Amino acid sequence: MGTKKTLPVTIRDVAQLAGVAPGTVSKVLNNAPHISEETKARVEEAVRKLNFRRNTIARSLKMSHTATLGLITDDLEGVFTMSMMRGVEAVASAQGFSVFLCNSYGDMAREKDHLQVLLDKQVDGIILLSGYKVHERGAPALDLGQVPTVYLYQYTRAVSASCIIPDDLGGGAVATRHLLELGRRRIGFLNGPPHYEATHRRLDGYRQELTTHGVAFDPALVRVGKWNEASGYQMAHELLALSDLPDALFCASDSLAVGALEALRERGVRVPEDIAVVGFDNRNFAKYQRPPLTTVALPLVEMGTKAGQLLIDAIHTGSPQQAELIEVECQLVVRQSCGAVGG
Amino acid sequence: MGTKKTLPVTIRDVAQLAGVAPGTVSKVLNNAPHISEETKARVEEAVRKLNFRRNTIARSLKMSHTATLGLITDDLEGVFTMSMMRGVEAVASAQGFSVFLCNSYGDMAREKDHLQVLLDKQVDGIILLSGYKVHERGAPALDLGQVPTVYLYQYTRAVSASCIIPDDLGGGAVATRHLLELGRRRIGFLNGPPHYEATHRRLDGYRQELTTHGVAFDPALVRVGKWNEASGYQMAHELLALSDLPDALFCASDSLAVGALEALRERGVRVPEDIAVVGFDNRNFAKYQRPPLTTVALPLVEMGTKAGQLLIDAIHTGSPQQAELIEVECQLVVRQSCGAVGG
DNA sequence: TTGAAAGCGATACCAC
DNA sequence: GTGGTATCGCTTTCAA
Repeated sequence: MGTKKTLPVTIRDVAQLAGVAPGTVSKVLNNAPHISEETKARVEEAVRKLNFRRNTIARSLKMSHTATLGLITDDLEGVFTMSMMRGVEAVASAQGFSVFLCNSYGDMAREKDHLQVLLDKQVDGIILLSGYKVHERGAPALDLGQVPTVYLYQYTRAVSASCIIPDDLGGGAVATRHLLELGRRRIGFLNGPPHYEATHRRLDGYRQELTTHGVAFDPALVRVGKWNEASGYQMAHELLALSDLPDALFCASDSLAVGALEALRERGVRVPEDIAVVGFDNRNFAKYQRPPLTTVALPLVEMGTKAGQLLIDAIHTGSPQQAELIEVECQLVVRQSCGAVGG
Repeated sequence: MGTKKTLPVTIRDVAQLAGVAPGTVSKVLNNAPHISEETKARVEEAVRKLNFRRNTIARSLKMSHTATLGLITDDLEGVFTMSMMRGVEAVASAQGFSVFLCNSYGDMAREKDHLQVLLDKQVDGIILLSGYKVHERGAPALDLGQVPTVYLYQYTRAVSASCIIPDDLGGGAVATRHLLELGRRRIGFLNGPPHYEATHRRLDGYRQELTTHGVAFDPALVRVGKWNEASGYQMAHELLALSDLPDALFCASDSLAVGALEALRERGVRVPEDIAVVGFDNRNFAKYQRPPLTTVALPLVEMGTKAGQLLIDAIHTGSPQQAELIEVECQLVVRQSCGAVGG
């Protein structure tokens, strides 16, 4: 009637039951060559009978790797963070890795602490995920030595690590092209604040595509604000006050687009007949707008999986880190706010 | 000129430098009693000089605990998940624990796999986080043995574990009371779908508070729909079609409230003058509504910290798991949609 | 093809 | 108070 504390079953137990040496069991477990079919079978049966599970800790101690990744994020509040994490988690667990989640709140001291813990825990690799501001990131808050590292949603040149960012320029271009191909020529551009990398690159894509199509860039058509709806609302009204009205609005975020949509509604301009609207980010509310918003999708999950895969590859090859800058394509999501579908 | 692979410095190295035995070093590190000030100082200096860090893996092997928690979540997409995770991460790292992040997608097979990995990695405790549907959860997908477990945002009776849920009933009551105290008597209730626990408990809170204040419950005033804006829009219109109009609308989610607000605007009814509106959840868009939405805050972060703290406490005490059901208070967030502030 | 034994690095018990 | 040493569970080299 006493409490029965189940003692862990070890490789020795298995060896004993199978009548072989512990080392042999280990080899079988690792699918090592030069093992007779017979002993292999005996070992496997013993494993099954005893319900044996290898002690990962002991294994890690001996092998000095842990099948574990560290993920440090800037903000666990950001609307984009979650999807990237989801991508990372997915590849990681599909390939037998676990991932530690750490929140640095954008504070270097905290980042350092977390990094120290991760190093102590002997993670095999580290992902540094953070908001995509305009100033590129510097080195990690702690010297990571040989531990493979990848930067996600930001880039750095301070350190030799792979960096994963969205192809904002391409995204800006594809949206603009869509509008151009639909016959729009005076495309207003509602932009976000200048301290974001995305702001500049989306604008670049817009300008680039304009000149490709032989349309002159008109500075009067671009406005700079915040990322939110209120800002989109206000900037749209500004553009609507122009003597030479735009026939399309490219908004650098979906929130801006929602604000713009409201302003247009207020003014009684029809979307997309009078003015076509396209957003950016593909937030989940985009499809619920009236009309459903055509937008450019930020490939968040894919960026996460890419980061995870790159890291795991680096871990497996063990070769020194490459300093690759990877831009993941931003796909256009066509809905009804530009008149290309159902309109 | 060869690559200098930095060999890890061990406790033996420290011992040697300090001129003491390894065991002594270990004691100093653990602040054990019965150590002379002098050797303590010598050891500490050696530690500093060599920049020694204890090997956590070896330590875990010996001590059979890892200062690590596992967090398995249902959906890494849910709007509420993130905040709870933030809470968990915060307490955990503040108390020296790291947390493994696992996504089960609500799939028991995946949950089982993750649980197995977590057990293999010898986490000290596990948090099961998932959507708060009406059917209580069963046991974990795998027998967790003695590993402390807490259920977050759901409850179970299948297993002896602490469960953390929001006090939806209290939340329903506090919102209703607020309306009642503001003099409203015909309070419409826009509810979510019946397969959520929250749906029932918020309604219960509403009814309970009504009777407390001697106001008769009128079934004609309650509507059941989905959680989203469209549903709120439609249900509000239904209530507006009543001959005996409501003077307030209690919406079981902020999204419902947003839809309701739109319907009211369409009908030209003034908020809060004609009809007061209160939401539930305190989503971040609530404060940007016009008028800013009074709502009941879901204490997500707090629930996360509570879960983490409870788990860590259970780990430290080592006593058998309690089967406590903890309801975390939902606070009323007063803004302007009820006329209590600035109106 | 298999067995024996030496560690990985830290801890804790038992002597002194 | 402090030093020696067995041990946690697994892997791997070296002999046989």
